[in-house]
Amino acid sequence: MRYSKLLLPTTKETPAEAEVISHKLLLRAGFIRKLTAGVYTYLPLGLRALQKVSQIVREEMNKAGAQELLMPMVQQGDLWRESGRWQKYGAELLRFTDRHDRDFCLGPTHEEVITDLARRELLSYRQLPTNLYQVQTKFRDEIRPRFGLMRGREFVMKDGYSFDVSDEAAETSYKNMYEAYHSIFNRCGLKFRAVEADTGSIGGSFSHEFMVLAETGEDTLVICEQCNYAANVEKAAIVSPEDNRDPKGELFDMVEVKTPGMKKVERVADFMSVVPSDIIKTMVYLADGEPVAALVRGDREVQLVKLKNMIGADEVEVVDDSTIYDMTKLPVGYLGPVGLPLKVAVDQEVMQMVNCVSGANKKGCHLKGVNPGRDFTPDFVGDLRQITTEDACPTCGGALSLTEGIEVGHIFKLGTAYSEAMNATFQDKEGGEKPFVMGCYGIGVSRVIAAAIEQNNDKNGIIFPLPLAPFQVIVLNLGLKDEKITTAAEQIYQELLAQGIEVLYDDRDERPGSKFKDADLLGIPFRVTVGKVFAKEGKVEMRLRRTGETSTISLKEAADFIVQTIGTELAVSK
RNA sequence: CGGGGCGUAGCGCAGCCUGGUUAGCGCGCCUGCCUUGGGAGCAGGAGGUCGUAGGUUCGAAUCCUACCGCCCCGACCA
Repeated sequence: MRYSKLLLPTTKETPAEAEVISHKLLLRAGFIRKLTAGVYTYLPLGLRALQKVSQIVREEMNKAGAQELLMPMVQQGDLWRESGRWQKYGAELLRFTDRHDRDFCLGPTHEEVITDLARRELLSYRQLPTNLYQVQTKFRDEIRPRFGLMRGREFVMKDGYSFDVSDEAAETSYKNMYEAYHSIFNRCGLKFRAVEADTGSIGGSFSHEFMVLAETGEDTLVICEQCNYAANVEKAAIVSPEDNRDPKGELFDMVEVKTPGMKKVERVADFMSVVPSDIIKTMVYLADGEPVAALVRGDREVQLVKLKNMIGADEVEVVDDSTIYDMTKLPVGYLGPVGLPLKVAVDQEVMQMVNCVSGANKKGCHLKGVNPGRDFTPDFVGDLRQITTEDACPTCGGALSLTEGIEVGHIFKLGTAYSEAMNATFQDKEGGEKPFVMGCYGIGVSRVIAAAIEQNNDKNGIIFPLPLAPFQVIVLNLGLKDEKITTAAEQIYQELLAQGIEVLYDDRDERPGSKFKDADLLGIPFRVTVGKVFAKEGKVEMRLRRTGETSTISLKEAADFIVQTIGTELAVSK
């Protein structure tokens, strides 16, 4: 491709709207332009990068035995009523009506459509297992789209679905995808981890997320430093602490203490001459619109996803103190479990606390000598708090570390949730009707690009891993008016093209500085410069974007080196 | 949706507080000259409903009200 003919609007300055590095660079390098919040146009280079990722995804999915199809983006509300998600999915589902006033939505995911297809077309156990996928634009009306391609409302996703005869067979399909996802992200040249994850609104029995490790990640992961345990903190199980209460220990009577103006755990602890871990922290959230209390030790944090799962809510939200007060008339800041007129979910650790301190549900007052079990009875008890690096690995007891990650893939074992709800069955060997055992498998194709950039950049711009680079080589012609230089540049451009290399030929009438800056910004792995060195010595300069390593070699050597290196590097990643 | 911020040329910003001529600057764009190894220089030029609608005023980018859009923090998620 000739740069002079390409719509590739790079900028020196960063648009004010961008916050994270991938968003800034995608805009500056002319990959994307925003249409409206969370909705982007892919310019030619952005599209090329997108196609690179899709291609790898397709190859690996096909290799794993999955078949590509393409489903509709527009789906009727009735289908979503069958699965129960028309009510459950919430405002993220963009709904609208057609001219007959019938309900429709834009597909945020395709369990309903694929299950409908399966019940029509997969009639016999002989057709199973079947694994179907598509690469398609999805729309989710995110509460807050942000960070460019990282969390758009419209985004490109690979979604795949497996159908099996039994739980065991479904697990085989799941493992197959688990392996395929490893191959995909390895081939993309990304540093990633598969972690145990919460199943969220898709539902199902267990799942793994594939996380690209990057500081700007929106998720936090716990990783065991000894075994291979890794999990999202939303999911990471905390080992139930040993009960080391002294059975003969004295239980004090509850006493009310005046603590005016002391709402924070630390203030109360100081005042009462105790430590935060002697205090029961009482937090109130709205679970499906109803206030619910969550209790953790004063030095712990509530993990909202765990709370949601524990109480079986569809949605748990954090609300401000005044909203809670308006709903409950309770003195926020002085809340405690004793006599609290709300459903109470309690972290397992709290149940072992002895003679502790909590709010008194009375403004300016706390209680001491509170004993769980004696003084209050919880509605739910379990693992409720956020894991920390002080906790032990749930599988081996080893030390844990925390790291940030970007979720680029998520696989779920769905079981029969959708097939039962939608009456999707097949005939088994014995002639009986059985529901499909399903799995679903997503990859944020457009997000992979953002994640790759978050992980691969420097102060000059993007550093694409070779498999994702929109062009593999950029040839700079620094002597447009010099016939010898131009002939040589054209020659190597044509030579590389002939060898099947993806080359961007910078034939613009720009000064050398601009061409160098743009080449770096775009992140193209190989740069070949034809300029004054060629005029003098008949040699070109070759530079690797990632290392900055530079060599001066002949035209022929440059072409051979590039062809060979690209060939072996891509072969290795496969 | 709650909290915060911003909307002035394609992009980045100043001007607004304290209302008063033709609304500025840098980048980019166009023309010419010049220059050619890390985003050059000179000269000339095009480009603006100051987010929208009301209001206050002799007079509004500037003050007031409402609305719209965008960005950041939170819940959500590929």
